Amino acid sequence: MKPTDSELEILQILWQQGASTVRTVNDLLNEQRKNSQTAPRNAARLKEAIGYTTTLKMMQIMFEKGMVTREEEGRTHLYKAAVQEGDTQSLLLQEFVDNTFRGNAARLVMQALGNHEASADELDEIKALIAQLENNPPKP
Amino acid sequence: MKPTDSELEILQILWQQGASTVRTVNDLLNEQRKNSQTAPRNAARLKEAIGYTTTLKMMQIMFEKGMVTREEEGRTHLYKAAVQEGDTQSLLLQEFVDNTFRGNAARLVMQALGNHEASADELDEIKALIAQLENNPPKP
DNA sequence: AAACATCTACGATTAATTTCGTAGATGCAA
DNA sequence: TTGCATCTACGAAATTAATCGTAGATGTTT
Repeated sequence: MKPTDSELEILQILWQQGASTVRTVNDLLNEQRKNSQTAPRNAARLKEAIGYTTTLKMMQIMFEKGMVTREEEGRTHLYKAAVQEGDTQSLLLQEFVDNTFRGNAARLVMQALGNHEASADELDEIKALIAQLENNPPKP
Repeated sequence: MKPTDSELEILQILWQQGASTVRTVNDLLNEQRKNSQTAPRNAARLKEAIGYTTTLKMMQIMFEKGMVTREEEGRTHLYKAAVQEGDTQSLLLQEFVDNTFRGNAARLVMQALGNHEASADELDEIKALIAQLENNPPKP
């Protein structure tokens, strides 16, 4: 299922950290907000720390949706992502290409390469993928 | 400014059609919804046509935000996009890469190339861009 | 001119998402 | 054992986005 923006923020942490308590997630979330220039959503709210029960509630909702699993660990719960990062990225990417680039993935790629730094190694990887696609075009 | 999903849908129409009345935009919006498989947002709502005053209201809001301009054309208004398609795409792409790919544009490119069809011509274009980036890396 | 269609303006409703306060349970420290 | 810290659960407020209904103005048709 498609995560909301807040849910995605939490999933990112779970993907990076592996199983985590609400406390850990909440701490990291606030850590991020302090540092990041590009506000997640609302620049005005950058200063405000997010409340513990807010994160708790979010994670409970995600649990109900089956987006995360959890297991009792003493008095607390240990949460894990129940969806894979790559799958979620594909899902969101599909939508994003459709909505923002009218389905034109090639234009998105051009724009992404143009706007963002990419190391020589990354460019090599991309070239390799293209070469492979040219030899072995995706089947219908 | 960052458009919402609905605003983006309207902007897409204005970018494609040029100056348009609310009526035109509303008609095209509903045309799209009937045809498109991939629901914009809510699959359940695909059948329901969007009301005229809904589109009107959206476009009035966009006008207040300065996202579109308009001029009287007889009894009605002719609306134009006040933001460029490429600029909006960059803006949204930046956010999307950050939120969904943790800023890793190369991975987004790989995923996009892997999941979506790209013609031989498009692949050539992309290769050309990469070659250019390699010779002429973006300045700091 | 009467009936009807179509526009804009705008308040209000609905819906989705995010945030938080409070209560009750449990652990820990003085 | 009393008091403080920390958890979960859960209802509900706050925020943001999207939708619509109604009113009033102005054309159009018959």
